Amino acid sequence: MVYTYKQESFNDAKAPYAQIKQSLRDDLFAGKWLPGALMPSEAELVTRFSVSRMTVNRALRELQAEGLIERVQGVGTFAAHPHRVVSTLSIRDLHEEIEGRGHAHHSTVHLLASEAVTPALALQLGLVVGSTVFHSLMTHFEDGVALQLEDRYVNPSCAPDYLEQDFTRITPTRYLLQVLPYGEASYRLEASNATPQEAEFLHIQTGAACLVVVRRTTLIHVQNNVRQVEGITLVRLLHPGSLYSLQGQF
Amino acid sequence: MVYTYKQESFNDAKAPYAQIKQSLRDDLFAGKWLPGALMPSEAELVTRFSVSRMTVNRALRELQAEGLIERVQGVGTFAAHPHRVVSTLSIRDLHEEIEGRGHAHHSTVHLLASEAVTPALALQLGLVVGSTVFHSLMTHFEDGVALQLEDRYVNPSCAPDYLEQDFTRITPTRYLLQVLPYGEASYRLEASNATPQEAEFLHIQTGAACLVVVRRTTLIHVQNNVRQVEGITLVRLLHPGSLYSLQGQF
DNA sequence: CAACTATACTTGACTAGACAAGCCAATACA
DNA sequence: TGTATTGGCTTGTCTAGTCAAGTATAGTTG
Repeated sequence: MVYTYKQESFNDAKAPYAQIKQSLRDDLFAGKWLPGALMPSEAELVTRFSVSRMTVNRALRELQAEGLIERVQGVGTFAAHPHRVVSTLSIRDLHEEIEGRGHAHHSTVHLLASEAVTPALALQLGLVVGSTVFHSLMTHFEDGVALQLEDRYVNPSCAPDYLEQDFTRITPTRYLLQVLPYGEASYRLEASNATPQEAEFLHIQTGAACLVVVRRTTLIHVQNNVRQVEGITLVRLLHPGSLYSLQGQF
Repeated sequence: MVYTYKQESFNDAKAPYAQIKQSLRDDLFAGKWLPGALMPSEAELVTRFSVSRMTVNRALRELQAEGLIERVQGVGTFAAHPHRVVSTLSIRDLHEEIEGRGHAHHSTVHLLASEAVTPALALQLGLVVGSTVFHSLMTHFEDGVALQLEDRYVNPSCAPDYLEQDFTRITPTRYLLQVLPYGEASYRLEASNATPQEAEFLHIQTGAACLVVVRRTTLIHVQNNVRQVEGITLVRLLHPGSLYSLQGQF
């Protein structure tokens, strides 16, 4: 069969698989199938939309990836239970984010040195007790207003030149992304009251509520078909609650 | 060609498309292609793995969806710039979350009534100024410890029976999910100091740092092939910073 | 030299058919 | 009656080919 969907009504027609996705999504949002209800089989959709099974299959597979439907081999396709909602939260490099808003970014470095690791830190970064870590502490400003206090520990074996960098010109986040190819990260979001020292660095009042992001990044490298995990960096990002907020949607 | 991958070495062999994905992912993590570098074309991978183009295409399409590679029609496939990292943050129904931890959940309702909308609220929920909204205020406890203060406004036309519910038995989140099929939500995370009233409801000290999630949920219903958006609920969730944290990874 | 054109290579999408495997119910058999 | 077996449904995956469309480059023409 010749496929000429590009010409349908000038130029704005979507691909068949996308149309099928949209149609099913609309029906789901309209409540046509309540959570857990059996939806049409691939064969039914093939005849309804007059496409091949591969096209229907792609639409269903992507809806499954989006969490809108659940599929069971040998049984059928079901409307998903929307209980466990998963959203996407994008965390960008702060410099990029501020410049993207059209504002000026600058930072001051309070500390950049190597230290002896504490036992807890050694565990997080996969180091032996008694070795050293790199430690940096700096404040990031947006248009002259203190926005973030970045307290970071770095595994020296991952970035041996870390201490030689000028972090008023390139953020640690960006530098580490340049030096290391890919990593995995886990984060924790919490709120805490600013200590006197933190308040001084951020030019806020002691006890002011702060949004804290604690992030641990690990490097994955493949050796003999085995994926090795190594701790790269542990960072604590402190933001004044009155200025900073994370947004997203799902 | 007959495909017999299921029998390869007993029973643990993955499907070819998954093997290709894993192989490329390993190479990316190992730094074989730095961000922005040109990766092999589909045709090359077809000959390298001895599979059809559809199989290679599926592997690449899924890697693209995962944000590991970028593809440009007519040009090629490239290793992604890992700058804009997108993570998944799962926000579940609090009752489910607490029970899932094996703890007991209970809640007390402070307020459940209809009120006149403020102009700001009318804008958020798509109501006319002068109409009424449902307003509920309640505290959720985990093993007797106050964990969340839930301050919620609900569009009466979406859930007319909202005021008749017993929210000590079913959480508003769960009730709204049951009544309404699917919705979209946007959220904002921030930190703020507890006001005297909030502190009383959460049994914490005035001024203690709190993690705040403000979430707006909208209902989507399809009418004449047009997706209409209607505000359902606006909720402000306040958590003691010392007790509650959001976790995730990417 | 600049502008156009043909070509080769890339990804994007689809088809028609195939086999595998999971599940369930109806049927046949002991 | 209880237990296998079988057939028909479902989804999961792959193949070998097709056409469409975007991009870059080399070659041609004015």
